[in-house]
Amino acid sequence: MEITQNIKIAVDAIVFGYSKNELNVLLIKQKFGALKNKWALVGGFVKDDEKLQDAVHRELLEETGIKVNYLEQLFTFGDDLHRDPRFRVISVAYFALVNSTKLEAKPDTDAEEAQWFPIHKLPELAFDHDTILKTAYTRLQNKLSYQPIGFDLLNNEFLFSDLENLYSTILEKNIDRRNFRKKLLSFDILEETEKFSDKKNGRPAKLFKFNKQKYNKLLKEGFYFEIKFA
Amino acid sequence: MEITQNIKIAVDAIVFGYSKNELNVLLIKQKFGALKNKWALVGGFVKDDEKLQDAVHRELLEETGIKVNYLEQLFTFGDDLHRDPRFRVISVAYFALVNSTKLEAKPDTDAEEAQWFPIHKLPELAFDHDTILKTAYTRLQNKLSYQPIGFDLLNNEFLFSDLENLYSTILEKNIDRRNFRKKLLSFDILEETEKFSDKKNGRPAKLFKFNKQKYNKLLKEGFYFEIKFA
DNA sequence: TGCTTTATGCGTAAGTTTTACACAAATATA
DNA sequence: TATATTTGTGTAAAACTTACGCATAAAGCA
Repeated sequence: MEITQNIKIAVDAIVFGYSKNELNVLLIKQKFGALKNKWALVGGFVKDDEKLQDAVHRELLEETGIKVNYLEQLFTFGDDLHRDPRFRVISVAYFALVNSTKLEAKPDTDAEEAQWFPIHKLPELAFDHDTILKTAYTRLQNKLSYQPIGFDLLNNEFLFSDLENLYSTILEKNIDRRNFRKKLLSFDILEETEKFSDKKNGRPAKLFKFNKQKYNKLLKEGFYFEIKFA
Repeated sequence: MEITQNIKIAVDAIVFGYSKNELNVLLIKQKFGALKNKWALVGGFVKDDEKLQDAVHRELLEETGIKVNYLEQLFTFGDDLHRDPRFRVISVAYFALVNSTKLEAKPDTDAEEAQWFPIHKLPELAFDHDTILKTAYTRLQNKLSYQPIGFDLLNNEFLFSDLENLYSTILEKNIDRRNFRKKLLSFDILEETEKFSDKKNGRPAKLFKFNKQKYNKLLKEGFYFEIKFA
């Protein structure tokens, strides 16, 4: 049986970063083709002997110099039959989170055209990337409530108020500060450090750490992370 | 920029059916190639102008004559670089549920080699299909608790005991019959019919229906389906 | 120094949901 | 008519969630 198929496989990464109470998305400006100067997700074609995740890491490194904290497959988009005039492209989209400190860092490659955009102030996007992004944002919102991935968007050590703001920003909901803290502490996956915030105003706050090892251990014992809001 | 890529795109379907308190998976016997006579998931290569879901429906119809009740994209498997000796294959796996009545029906095409296997009595599988299947089973288990997809595995009208058995079989857990019924009824997405079971033993049981319209309406109002067990 | 402002840290009562458990009702069959 | 079998319903205790209020620790300023 002969197989003639003229489809190319690409990967795209939706990279989220969180900084100053805003959720941001990493985009790059297209340098070639009909869509020159439009913004797009980081991505590119997969090499014949390259695993899908490796392709994502490579593209991220090549185009933006960024190393992500968390990466998972999101969805495969393949129904836009004319995304590229040369051939059909099927794109395996990945969902990534980076630590907020990396937000400030300039990309270290030739891509000074990589830029962070607040999720609610996006430019017009190339291809079907707005659809992909919407899917990714929904996934982030859902995942936040049953997996402790918020920590991958924060510094290693963070304030409770940071975490709380992250949740209320991304979920677009108000949260009761006291119940939120109580709930998270009850999971017993956070660790107090000896350090304090150095903000000007108010009572200094303790810095906390996420204990991933402990979380993984608890998972095996049937523990179930879940945060819901009214 | 020239793109040379020698990868083919396939779709695979993991079709689940439920009958007589057993969860079954639909497999077909390979007729050609090195893996002749091994069992595999239903699937095949995507046509250049064919949407991914359409490819799945086509393959299912061609190879088994089955029309599914529920279909969703599961995951894209692309890291087995040598699944096919001719070229690399990336497979977009879909997750499907069929109504139990269809379990008895013979495939109406040339594929008398399609067969249902109980999930816990699977034959050796071709390619990486055992990995795919495991992923699918986990997805089914998870999804059962936050989306009312169990109904897609049952007849249009079903007994509460059927539903309860389905949950306890698939989740491999014991369920308190009374609390289960109470919980499900509290959602107000089931409808009593006037009909009763025709079993020989015991008190006749009412047949129920899932009211999908009502469920969809409730969803829009912020309703959240969830069934958990101790 | 002490008053005000700001944000953190903790406690508790009321409301809601989950869990555990037992008995009556409806049928078939001996 | 008694027995076996499965369905249908109720209720109290426990666990969890929600909605709040107040004391504490710093900084700024009069």
